[in-house]
Amino acid sequence: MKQGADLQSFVGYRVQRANLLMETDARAALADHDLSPAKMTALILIRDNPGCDQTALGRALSINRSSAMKLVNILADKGLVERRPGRDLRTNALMLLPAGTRQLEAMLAAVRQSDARMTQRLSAEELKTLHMLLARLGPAPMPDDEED
Amino acid sequence: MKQGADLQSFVGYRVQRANLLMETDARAALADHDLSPAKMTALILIRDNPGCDQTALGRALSINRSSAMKLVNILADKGLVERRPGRDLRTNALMLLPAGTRQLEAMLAAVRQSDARMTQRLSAEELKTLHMLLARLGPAPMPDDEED
DNA sequence: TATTGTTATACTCTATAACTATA
DNA sequence: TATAGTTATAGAGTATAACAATA
Repeated sequence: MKQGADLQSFVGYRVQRANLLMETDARAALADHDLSPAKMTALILIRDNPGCDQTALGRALSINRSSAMKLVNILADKGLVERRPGRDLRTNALMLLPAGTRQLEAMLAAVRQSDARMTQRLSAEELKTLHMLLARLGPAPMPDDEED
Repeated sequence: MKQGADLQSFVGYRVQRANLLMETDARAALADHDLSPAKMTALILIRDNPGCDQTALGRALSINRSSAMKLVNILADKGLVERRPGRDLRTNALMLLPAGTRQLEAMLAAVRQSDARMTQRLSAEELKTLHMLLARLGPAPMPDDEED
């Protein structure tokens, strides 16, 4: 199947193919744990931001609060995460439970192995360059861009 | 929201974020055309491989033949693509119709603009490096790896 | 036996819109 | 008025399992 110059000329296309490659392998590495790479990311974010609320978690994952809620439901149903009373009566404070810590550690080991295998043809120097170039993607900041 | 070293250490995570960034912008650029980036890719593949069958198209897109069929249904319903008799009585030969050619050209213009904007902070040299590094992702080839 | 297209069905992920209870 | 969580519903995208026709 020919993939003409048109397709290959898009950086977005190449990034998409690279993502599919990486995610497929990570997903296979996590198969035993019955959680997707995105759900592992959620566990990491909750661990590193204990007491965060669902909306903030969703923002970090680029999903809305309704989707974030479904995600937290799944993690809570599995006994990995807990909803505690938050900073006011509207918000939950999300906490990683001991079972979540244990499972996350096993998942991290598996995904680190996957990530290492998929990047083994790149030197440490090249990986640094790749990170730098990926971080530079996105529209140029406007002169009067403001943070929220 | 803190994103600890664990998360940033995964190349897969960085590639996923980059892909989300690029795809979201491309999708917005295509909003007028009512087709996703993946469907535009399908149109390009059919244009550049006239007479290909659905299974081959699916392989190129990394989806199975049932999913490829749904995709072709959508493109055919819109009058962009045609199923002609194929090389034997089992297979279709997919062809881009004139309306498909016209729409694809408009979509390419829009996505080229999006891609250029999202990569404007990288020099031509850096883009070449990025392509090279992305292409190097994946497991190391086994000594006795064979093509199919 | 293997392959292509097809159909029916189901699952994952995400979104929107509306509601509630707070703030 | 605005925000957090929630609920119901819907859509996109993909997969599996089976079947018919053909190779």
